[in-house]
Amino acid sequence: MQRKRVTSKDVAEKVGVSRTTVSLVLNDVKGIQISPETRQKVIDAANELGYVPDATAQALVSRRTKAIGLVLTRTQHHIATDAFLPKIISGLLTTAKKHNIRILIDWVETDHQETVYFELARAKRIDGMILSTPRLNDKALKTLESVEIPTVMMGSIAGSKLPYVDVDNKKAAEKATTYLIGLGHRQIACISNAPPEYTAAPERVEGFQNAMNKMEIPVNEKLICYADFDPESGYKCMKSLLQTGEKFTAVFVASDNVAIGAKSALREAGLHIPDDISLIGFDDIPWAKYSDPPLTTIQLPAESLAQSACTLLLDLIKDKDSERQNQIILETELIIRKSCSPL
Amino acid sequence: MQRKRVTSKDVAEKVGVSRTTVSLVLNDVKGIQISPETRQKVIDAANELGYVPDATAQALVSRRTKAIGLVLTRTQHHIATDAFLPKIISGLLTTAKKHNIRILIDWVETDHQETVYFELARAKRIDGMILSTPRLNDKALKTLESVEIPTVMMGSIAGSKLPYVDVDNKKAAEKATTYLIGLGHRQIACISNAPPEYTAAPERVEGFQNAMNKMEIPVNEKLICYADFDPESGYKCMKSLLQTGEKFTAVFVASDNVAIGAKSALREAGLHIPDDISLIGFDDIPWAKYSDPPLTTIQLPAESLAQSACTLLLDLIKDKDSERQNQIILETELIIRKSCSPL
DNA sequence: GCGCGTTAGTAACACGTGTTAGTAGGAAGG
DNA sequence: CCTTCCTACTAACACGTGTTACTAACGCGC
Repeated sequence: MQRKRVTSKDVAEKVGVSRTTVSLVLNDVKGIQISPETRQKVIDAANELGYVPDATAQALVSRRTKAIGLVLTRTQHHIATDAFLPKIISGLLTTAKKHNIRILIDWVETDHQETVYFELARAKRIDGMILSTPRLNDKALKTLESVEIPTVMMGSIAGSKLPYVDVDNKKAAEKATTYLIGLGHRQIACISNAPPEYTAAPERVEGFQNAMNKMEIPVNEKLICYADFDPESGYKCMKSLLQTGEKFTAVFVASDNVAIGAKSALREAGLHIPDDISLIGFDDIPWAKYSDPPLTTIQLPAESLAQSACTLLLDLIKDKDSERQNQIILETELIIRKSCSPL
Repeated sequence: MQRKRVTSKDVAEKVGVSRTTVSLVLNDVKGIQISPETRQKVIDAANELGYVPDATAQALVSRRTKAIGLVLTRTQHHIATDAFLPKIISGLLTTAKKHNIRILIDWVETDHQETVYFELARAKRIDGMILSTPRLNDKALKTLESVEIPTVMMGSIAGSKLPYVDVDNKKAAEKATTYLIGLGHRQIACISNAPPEYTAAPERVEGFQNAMNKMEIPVNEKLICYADFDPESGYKCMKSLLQTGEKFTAVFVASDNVAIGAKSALREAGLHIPDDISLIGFDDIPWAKYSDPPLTTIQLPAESLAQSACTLLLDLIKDKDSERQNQIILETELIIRKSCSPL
């Protein structure tokens, strides 16, 4: 059953022309003269034999692999519990498919960062890469900037010259907090989405603080807590906030995934949402809409982000040095549901 | 800045030996005679120049791409809302990394199935593929079986000879249902995880029915409803169950993701869990533990499944025709939390 | 000196494609 | 008849690696 591979040579022999002709016809090269009859014969023979060009051979000669890398920079556990990843993959896949590009997914362990970036780039496995939620102290970023592979970050990093796609986290966080303030809340806690060295985390906290400052409400530092992506960390954060004894009537949680855990802690403490405490999230993961009560949150256009990142990267690959918009900022929206009530 | 690619030829020239020697040394080929001094000089030069072998060239000659494909067979929307995908990816990545294998992720649109499988296989982009949640009526499966690419399915399909990794869905569903029955419930509804043509869906419903039959409880067909992977479909299913007017005191939902929506519908109807109605899930996604009340569910070892699938596939690639365990069934566990109470 | 085995390497091919430079044959124009 | 131009191709190289078959040099025993 194990048929031999069909190569362009086989097609050529079947038709009785040279391999070059086959290549020219099948790639529809312009400005070249091949008679219509030969053309058709080649196409028929290719279909008949089930010829599919060898991707690796094409890559070797064209220096394009037609694949891009999605590089995750977090721990295995964080990847497994990331409620956001499916949307990113979905967005990436749709755009990539349109351009007939494949997606290679890789994962950078914290300790081998430089090595992995470097190898991926040098080994020419991919034409470019998308870096998901990079870290601020990522030493390897410098290596990356000096390396010749086109790269787009999902999430911005101050001080890096790499192109990126992001939302205005600061503004979005401000919007959420202002909404809480508008409902009459003054004592507001803040749980970040991640440790401050990750992208987006400090911006969201800063946005929270900005909103407070603008309304001249003092920020209680004790009511700011840094979570670590997953529900469990949200649970712990909320627990510790409650244990401080500080009073607060609303919480801005900078990640729905973290909010899942935070809610659980509130429930254990016997507090009801939104009667005892108002809760606002960030991201709008699928769960948010079906939460009890449905979670008011900032909607992050995850799939659009992924699509933009992909498009930008493909652009970058096509002509590397052209002048273009290298920073793309997408809009967020406040989705008002039922987890916040007036004070 | 754009340095030229470093090839093995460059290394060879720097040391003053042939390219063959470089290849032999760096691949540590046994049974060949190279003096220790030359060996060291080659290694030093390679490091100094930052030589990384070209993956595509290696693939071309070795006929191994060192990449495997994860092929998703669902719609874009279902991929985006799949709470299970991150765990699969995480599991796959850990195992693949150990073997220095990359993961290519692709997505098969319903209408182009045969084409895509075929092209992936023939184009030699990957050495093998993992098929996630395949469909029973997948015509392309036959094409796949006849094609020369090693394939492992996540989820079994009756009538297919392909190797697979799965849990005993029937048994697990039976376990869950029996638990409800043990609590005294007799009128039990069942919401499937997916339409019956998908893997696992019919097995889980059958397991539910088996449990009922064993205890000689009549199964009310009106209380069986087929969801479609996401929370929204769960919401709709529960709505329609409530509208039938049939009485039920417990629900077995064959997917936590679907249960998210189902819970929401119960809430809207003013029913409390577990006082008014008991709810049991399936999968144990991260959310389940933090749900209100924490969801009793069947724990599916997603990461282990992915790891087993990956290991099996790599095995299959290594020696294709050897005799081996081609069906792997992992154990599930009933995680008792607080969403079920005695009648 | 000669045959022989060992050491330390190298030349050359294969993998399957894209692409450039070139060519045989015929028609057209003077 | 000679030159030029066009059509319809093809020969040959390049991409960067792994691998097999071969060789030059050298020491050693007789």
